[in-house]
Amino acid sequence: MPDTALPDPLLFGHDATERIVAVQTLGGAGDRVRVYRRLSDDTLSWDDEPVHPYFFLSDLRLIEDFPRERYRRQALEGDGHYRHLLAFESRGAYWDALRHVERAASGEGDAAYTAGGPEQQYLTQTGRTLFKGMALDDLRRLQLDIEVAAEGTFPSARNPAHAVVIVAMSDNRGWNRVLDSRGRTERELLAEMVDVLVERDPDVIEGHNIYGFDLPYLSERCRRAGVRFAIGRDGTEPRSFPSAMRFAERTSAFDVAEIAGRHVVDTLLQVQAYDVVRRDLPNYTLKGVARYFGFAEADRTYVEGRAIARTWREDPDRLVAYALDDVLETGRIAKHLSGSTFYLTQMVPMAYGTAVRTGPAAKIEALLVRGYLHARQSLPRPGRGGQMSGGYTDVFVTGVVGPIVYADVESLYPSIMLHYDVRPASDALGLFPEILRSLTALRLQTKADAAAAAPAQAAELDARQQAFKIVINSFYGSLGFSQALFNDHSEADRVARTGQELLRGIIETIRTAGGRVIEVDTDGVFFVPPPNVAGEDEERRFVSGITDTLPTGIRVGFDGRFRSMLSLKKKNYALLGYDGSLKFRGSSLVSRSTERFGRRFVREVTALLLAGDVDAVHKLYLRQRRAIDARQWDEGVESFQRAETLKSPLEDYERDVAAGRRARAAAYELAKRRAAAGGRPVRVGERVAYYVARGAGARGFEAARFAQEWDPTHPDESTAHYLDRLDQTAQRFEPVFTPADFRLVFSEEDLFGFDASAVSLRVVEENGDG
DNA sequence: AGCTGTGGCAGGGAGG
DNA sequence: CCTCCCTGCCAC
Repeated sequence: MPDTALPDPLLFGHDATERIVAVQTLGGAGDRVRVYRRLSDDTLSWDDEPVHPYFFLSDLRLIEDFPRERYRRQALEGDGHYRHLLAFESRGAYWDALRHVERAASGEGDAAYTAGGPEQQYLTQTGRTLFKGMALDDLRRLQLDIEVAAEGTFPSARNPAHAVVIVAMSDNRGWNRVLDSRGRTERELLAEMVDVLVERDPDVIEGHNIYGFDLPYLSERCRRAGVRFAIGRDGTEPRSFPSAMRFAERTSAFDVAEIAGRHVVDTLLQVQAYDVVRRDLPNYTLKGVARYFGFAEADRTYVEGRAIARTWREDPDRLVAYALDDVLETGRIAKHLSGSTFYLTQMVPMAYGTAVRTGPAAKIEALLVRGYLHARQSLPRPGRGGQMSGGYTDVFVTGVVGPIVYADVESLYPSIMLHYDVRPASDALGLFPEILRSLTALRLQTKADAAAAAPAQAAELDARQQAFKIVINSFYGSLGFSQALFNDHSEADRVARTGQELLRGIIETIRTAGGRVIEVDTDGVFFVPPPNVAGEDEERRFVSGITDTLPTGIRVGFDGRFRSMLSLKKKNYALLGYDGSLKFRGSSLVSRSTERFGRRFVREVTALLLAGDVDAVHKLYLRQRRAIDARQWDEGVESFQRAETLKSPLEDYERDVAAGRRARAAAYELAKRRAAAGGRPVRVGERVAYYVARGAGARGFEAARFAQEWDPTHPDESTAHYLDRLDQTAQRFEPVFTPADFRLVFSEEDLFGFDASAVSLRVVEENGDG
């Protein structure tokens, strides 16, 4: 009988002393893998271990004639290896296998089938996760960066004139090395690079945009120079395939490179993932990110991209120093951002490099698939349909109000899933709630451990705790994800609707007690506490009293108190803390698509409104108008450029425009222009910075110019356009004034002198539309 | 060999 | 002018 008694799905199959750093495919046939372990003296050992393929029991309605019993018998009577149908984690291989079984069931062809990568089978069937009992720096992490002397154009693998001139490497043990092409051929340089890489034998290779540039470029140059780019642990060359990663609303496409026996980590992906939450990185370049985190040395060497070729001719040592600084910074960024992903690989059957470049839904699925294969249980196919409901959002009061308390339900969706017995209908083994429960318990334990630990240990424990949190919070999303094997849209709906009901209940409780609810969003409530609740202690007591009115397992936490709040619209507000600090939320206050001068204007107006200084708002508005008129920009073109991310390929854009499905847009038109002029093509996921110039066409996209083209000695930006933009930006504060007052504050008409005392801030009770 | 979800605001082109 | 519709960005 199949083994259905499941041990802890998070931990089964593990050996606490395991220090596996890599699992590598042997040959192409693939029923053996080589398992590398790093020993305590920092050397490597390896063993070759067999992969036992798994048999699939299909209960899919689609395959009604599938002779399940026959296959089951054969499996049990076999030599202990299931030879008839192999199932793998990859969805593509899974569909292939299903089609294959269907054909076999109808008498066409052989039931034997192989697909997928042995590493994945191996990790899944044994339940192993990598790096058990290890810390990030137990691995040998090498950083790689190359410099190419490209004259006037962007380096391209297709251009034979663009040779590699420098290969810089460093590692986390303090070693570093810069190879360059002085006095020898590129071929010799590349050959030495391969030798050094193989000799250093890193477990992990890190680089910034290493998927997008360094690896494919080196690969192509090696091919041209006749050097085998054999940097795999088994002497193979990297293999590559197209992939994509979603960062909130953005999707980045790139070519993955896999190196046998090693993990590739692209810090560009880590940086983008980080920015989904923080959203305040200036840009995603190595230099920008390093400065943002404070990893850039004060005396670091900088060389502009366009000056690299010239620097290489005139002062090569300077370029060498620059390249070395690049890899040192890459190492610091990688270490800083890798923690939680690294610890994820101790709970998810996934290689480190894979975990870095996949989203949380893939990780949850890996946990479930491991449990199902372990139990010899078939996997479901994704359910069809869509999710209908989401969080409840409303605004009840606009204007400046205070004092404010923020209360939110702790882990709303995970709590609902745990306490309302939510699970996908297809989860016959009940692993979904079991894994969620284990992860939650482990996270709470880890959090408690972190709080009690010494600082050095606490950082590591906190990274672990973050890793748990990321996965836990993604369970809900994966329920509603149309491509997830274990999805269930009606259960996702039930979670969202339950959340809405709980939130409405909390609003009612606060109102009944005499509180005034300002704004709510999904799991949190901003409110003015009842008159009899004064001071932090009483506020905390009031909030914990709310928990008592809620079902068991749903807890409301006290998550902040503020002197006042500027409430504008749903999901758009600002908070003034008791320490004078300001927080801004919402696209009308913080959007990066607003020009920098406008963003600053919004922030300053907000601060003044929270301070009640209407006179200063008016003066600020007048000052800003004059500055635009006089083209006085603090930071040159960066003050008024707009940056927009390209989300679709130019061909798709052009096709949709031709079909009338979308309108022309400045960012795409500029990208097209550059491509036509032979410049570096703009890839999906990249940002295009532009400004609006004077004259030149009525429509915005006709008047747009690349920000780099702006010349401070001959400024040609349209001041009329930017004055309009200022007024549009001011429009965001319209809810705070009567229409007449708004016109007084945000206009130049002070014929009779502006009298701030005649203007008052307006507080409006909205009906709430929910 | 691939991608968590819904709700909401701002901006711009296109057409009345 | 206005409305409609699409895209990008943001909150949670």
